[in-house]
Amino acid sequence: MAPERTSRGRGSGRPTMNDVAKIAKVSLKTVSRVVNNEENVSPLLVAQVRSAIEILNYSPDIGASTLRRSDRRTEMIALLLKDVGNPFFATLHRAVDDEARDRGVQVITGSLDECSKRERELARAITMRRADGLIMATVSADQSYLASELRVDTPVVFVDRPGHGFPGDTVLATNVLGATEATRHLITHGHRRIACLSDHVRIPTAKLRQEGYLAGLREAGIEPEDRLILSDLGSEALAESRVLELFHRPDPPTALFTGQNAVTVGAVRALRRLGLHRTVALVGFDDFPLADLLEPAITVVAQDPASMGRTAAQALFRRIDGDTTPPAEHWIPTTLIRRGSGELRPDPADPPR
Amino acid sequence: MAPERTSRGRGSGRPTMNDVAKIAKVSLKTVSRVVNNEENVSPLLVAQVRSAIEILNYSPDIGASTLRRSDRRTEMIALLLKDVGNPFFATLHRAVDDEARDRGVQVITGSLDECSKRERELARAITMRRADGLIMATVSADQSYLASELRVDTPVVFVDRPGHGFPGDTVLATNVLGATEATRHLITHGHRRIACLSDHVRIPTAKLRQEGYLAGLREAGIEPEDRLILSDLGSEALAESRVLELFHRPDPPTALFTGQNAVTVGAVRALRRLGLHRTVALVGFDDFPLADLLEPAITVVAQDPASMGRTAAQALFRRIDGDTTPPAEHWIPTTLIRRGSGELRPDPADPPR
DNA sequence: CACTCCGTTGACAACGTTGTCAGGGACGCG
DNA sequence: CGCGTCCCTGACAACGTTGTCAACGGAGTG
Repeated sequence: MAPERTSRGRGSGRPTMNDVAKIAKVSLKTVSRVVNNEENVSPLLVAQVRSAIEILNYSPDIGASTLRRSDRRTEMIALLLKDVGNPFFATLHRAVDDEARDRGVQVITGSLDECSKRERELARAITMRRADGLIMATVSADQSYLASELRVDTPVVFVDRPGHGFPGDTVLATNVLGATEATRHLITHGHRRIACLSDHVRIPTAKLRQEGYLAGLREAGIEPEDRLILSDLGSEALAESRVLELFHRPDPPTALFTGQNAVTVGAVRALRRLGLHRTVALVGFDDFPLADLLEPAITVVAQDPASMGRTAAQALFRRIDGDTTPPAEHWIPTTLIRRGSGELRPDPADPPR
Repeated sequence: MAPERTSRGRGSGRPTMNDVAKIAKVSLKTVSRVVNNEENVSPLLVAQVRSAIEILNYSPDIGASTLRRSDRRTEMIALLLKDVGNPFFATLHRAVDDEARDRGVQVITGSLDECSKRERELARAITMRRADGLIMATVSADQSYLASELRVDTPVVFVDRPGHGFPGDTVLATNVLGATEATRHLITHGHRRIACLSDHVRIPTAKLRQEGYLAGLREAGIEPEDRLILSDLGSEALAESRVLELFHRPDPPTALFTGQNAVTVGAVRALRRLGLHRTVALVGFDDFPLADLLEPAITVVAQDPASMGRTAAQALFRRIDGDTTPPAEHWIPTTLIRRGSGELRPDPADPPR
C-alpha cells in the first residue's frame, strides 16, 4: 500500500497545515499559531501539533505565508554585482551572506558584467520576487527606473559604486584618497614620471582613482602628461599590451599606478617581459591573493571588500527594520600595504627631464 | 492630492491584477491571460491591458503566481557551497548563475564552511522556500535527511563532493586520476621521496587525492612512508608550519604534492622561508590566479570549476524538466599544467636511500 | 434554418497561509 | 450571584494569482 496523503488527489505535494490540523485534531489556525510560536496556546495542543508535524514531515510554505502576512516580508534580499566570480565581489558577497544568515534571510545574486541591460532585467526579476531589499554595484548611469520598479518602501543600498536618481545608502571605498596616497607614495620615493593605468573611465571607481592620481601629482606640483594616462584597459591582456607599447616609446615612466586588479596583473606581466619588474616601481589599487609572493612583492592600496559587504548589509537591514533617516554615505578606508614594488627608486642615471 | 490606489486602504502596496483590470475595463482573468502571453485574447483587449499595466507600473507577484500554478515552480534554485568567497566556488557559482539566467531562474546561495549543522539549516530554509532544485557541495557524511525535507520531486545535483543516502546526479573532478598524474609526473622527474599534503581527510576530495597519490607511488613500486603523508592541514598557516617542521627532520622529501589550494600556497611560503623553492619540486592540485607569475611558477593539476558549475546546472535543469533516467555521474577532467616547480629534479648528490 | 463548433470572455474557486473576530470557559471582584 | 476580564480556540475571509468551467456570439455545416 502506498502511503496516502490526506489532502486531495495531487499525491506528490507536500503536507499542508490542514493535514497537520487533521492529524493533531485541532484547527488549522492553531497549527499556524504553533508554527509561529505564538503565545497563549495550551501546552497539550502544542505537543499534539508538534507531533503531527513530525509525523508528516511538515514544513511551512514561506511563499504562501508571505502572501498573507501583513508585513509582506519575503525574507530575501538581492545582491547585484559585476561578477560573483570576481574575487573582490565574491568576498563582498560572502560578507553579505554572513549578515543575512544571522537573520534567516536568503540572498539572491546576479552578475551584471558592466551591462546595463542586465541591470534592468535583474532589477525587474527582483521586483517580481518582491525582495525585501537590494544591494547593488551599479552599472548604468541612472537608477531612476527603480522608482517605478520597486515597491515604494523597498530599500536600496549602493555598494562600490554610487547610484543616481534613486535614494539609497552608499558604501564606497575611499577611491580618491587611496589613489592619491598611492601616487604620493611613489613621488616620495623619487618618481616624477608616473603613469596611470585605468579601466574604462565610465566606471565610477576607475574615474575616481584617476582623479586621485591627478590630485597626487598636483600636490607635488607635477604637471600631468596625457601620454602617461592610459584608460579603457578592460582586461589583463589589454593592459599588458598597452604597457608594452608605453615602454617602447621615448621617455617612459619610472613608476606605474594601476587602478584595478586585472590592470595591475597585466602590468606585472608586461614589466616581466621587458625585464623591468625590478626597475620600474608599481603600486596597484585593490589587493589580490599572492601579491606578497611575487618578486618583487606588489605594493597595493588595499580595499576591504568584507567590510564593504558587511556595512552594506547592515545598512540595508536597518532600513528594512524601518530606519527612515536620510540616506547615508559610508566610506570604507583603504590601506597602503608596502611590499616592495612601490618602494623601488628611479634610476639616478635617468634624467628627470 | 495624493495619488490614490484603487484597491483598499494599504496605500503603499503595489498594484494588483485587479487594479489593472479595473483600469483596462476587463476581467481579472483577461489580465492574467495577457500577462502570461496566452493565445486567444483579442488584440484590442491586449492593448488596453498593456496600457493599463504601463499606467500603473504593474508587475506580477511571482510568489502568488507560484502558489496558484499547478506546476508550483518557484523559478529559483539553491546553490550550497563551502564558501561563496572562495575562488574555486565563486567561479563555479558564476557558471551556475549564467545557466540559470538563460532560463530566467534565480539562484539562492549559501556558504556551509565545512559545518554540517549549517548544511541542515540551509537545506531546511531551501525547503521552506520550495526551490525547484538544489546544487550542493556536501559537508556532512549523509544526506538522507533530504528525503524528508525536500518535496519528493525536487532534484538534487551534488557537485565537487558526492552525496550519500539521497539520489542525485554527481559532478566531480577526476580527483584520483589527477593526483596520480601529478605524482607520476614527479616520479618521472626523478623523485622517490614525495610528500603528500592534504586537507582534512574526512573531506572526500582530500581523501581521493591522497588515494591518487598512493596509486601513483604504487605504479612506480615506491613504498609509501607515513611520515611523508600529512593531512588535516585546514589552513594556509597550518600547512606552512607543518612543511617547515617536515624539513627540519632527517631525510626530508625532494618533492611535494599538495592536495588543495591553501595547502599549496602554505607550502610555497614554507619553501621560500627555507630557501628551498628552487630545489624542492612541487605540484599542487587546483589552479590559482598568478600561479604562473611566481618564481618558479607553480605546476598544478588544474580543475575546471566553470565547467563543473555549468555541467551541474545543466543536469539540474534537465531533471527539473522531467528527466527521470537514473542518476548520472559526470566526470570533469583535470589538466596537468607544467610551469616549472613540478619539473625541478632532485639533487643528484642526495642519496636515494 | 437549426445545429455544432470554436474563439473569446468572465465568474468563481482554489493555492497555503495569517489577520480578525467571536465564542466558550475559567477566574476575580463587587 | 452577576458581571467583566482574560485565556484559549476555531470559523471565516483574504493575500494575488491561475485552473476550470460556463456563457456568449459568430462562423461553418447539413
